[in-house]
Amino acid sequence: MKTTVSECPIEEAMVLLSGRWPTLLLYYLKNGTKRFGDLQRDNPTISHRMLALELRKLEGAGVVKRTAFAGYPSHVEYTLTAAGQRVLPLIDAIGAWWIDTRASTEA
Amino acid sequence: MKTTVSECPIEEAMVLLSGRWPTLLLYYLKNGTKRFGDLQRDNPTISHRMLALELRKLEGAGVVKRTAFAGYPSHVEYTLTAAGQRVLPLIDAIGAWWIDTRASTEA
DNA sequence: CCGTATCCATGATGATACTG
DNA sequence: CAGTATCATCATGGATACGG
Repeated sequence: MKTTVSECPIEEAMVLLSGRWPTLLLYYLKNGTKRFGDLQRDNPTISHRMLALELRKLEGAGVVKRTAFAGYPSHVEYTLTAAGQRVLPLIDAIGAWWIDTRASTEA
Repeated sequence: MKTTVSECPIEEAMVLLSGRWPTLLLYYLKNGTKRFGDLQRDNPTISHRMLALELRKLEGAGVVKRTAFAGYPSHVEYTLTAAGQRVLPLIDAIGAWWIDTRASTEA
């Protein structure tokens, strides 16, 4: 029955960042503004549909900012918000932890 | 076609910790050893099957340690490894970030 | 008590096509 | 170019039952 509603900030944050794309997209946005098509080229394996969905999710969470420009063909830019920039080092820390863990666990 | 194989430590770590249960389980193990049945009671909404799968995943990643005791009925204990303990503060940081972000994004 | 296999319902995702 | 809707497919996860 889906249970849902976590109320736990950790769970909410992990759900937001879970999956293959969110962290990747944040990283591609790290160095500045990107257009929808740029992100599509940067992530050749994400589908057009999923890219749109993930971006909307991140936008809704206040992690990325979406700016649409009038005109035709249309032109939309995505950029990290302050919150988005603040989370990058935290994700890096997780990555560093894993490198360390993986090394000592030994494969 | 699933694409798969990340090679990126961040992606690997996020995949490991993604979803509803991994972080929750780590937290229930925070204060010491727990038996399978304990974790089941702590997480009434996780299915028997998923609990077993998630624990095996975490065990395989070297984040939790599994200890089986001989005898019948069987008796198994789970505890955090050093790596598991090291990741908790990082997850906390993500949680704190989200509390902050959620507050300023305003709902 | 713990673990796994099976079966089945549901959700997630890619492909495609259409609109502004 | 960016976004959305529709459809088909596949993976995920719950329920259940059985085995050690």
